[in-house]
Amino acid sequence: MNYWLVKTEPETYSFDKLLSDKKTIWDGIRNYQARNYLKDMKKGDWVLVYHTGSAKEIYGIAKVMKPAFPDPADTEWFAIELAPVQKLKSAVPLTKIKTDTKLNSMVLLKNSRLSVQPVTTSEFDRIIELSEKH
DNA sequence: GCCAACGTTGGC
DNA sequence: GCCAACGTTGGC
Repeated sequence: MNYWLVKTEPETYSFDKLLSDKKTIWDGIRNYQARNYLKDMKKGDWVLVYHTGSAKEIYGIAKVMKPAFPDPADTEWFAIELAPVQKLKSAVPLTKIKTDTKLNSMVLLKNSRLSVQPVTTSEFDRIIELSEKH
């Protein structure tokens, strides 16, 4: 089981929208590095959902329902199907991630433009730990 | 709204 | 194959 992080602009597609939709096709990825990570996703992998823009926080957890398949809009690229697992009890803001010694080597900070990225088990566990505090 | 940090495109 | 110009992302 692997862990990932995907970014979304909440004004465009938020985690709350995913909760109400029950599942969604995560498509439109047009970056080769991101595409390669998409193709590595397996059914059942967990995916942190990060809100960009004014939010800048990890907001919820989703899981991979269908591994990579050709993006219907452009079959050169790939898409996956995601379903919500749960909204984090409290979102973990970027500012917290930057200052947390267990999180400050996350790809999120090192490669801020990458929209699909791997997360280590210890990073994932730490995010969950922080989200349970108030 | 600005711009740094990328990624892509296309002329050479 | 190099790299200047351009486009995009996303934090500030």
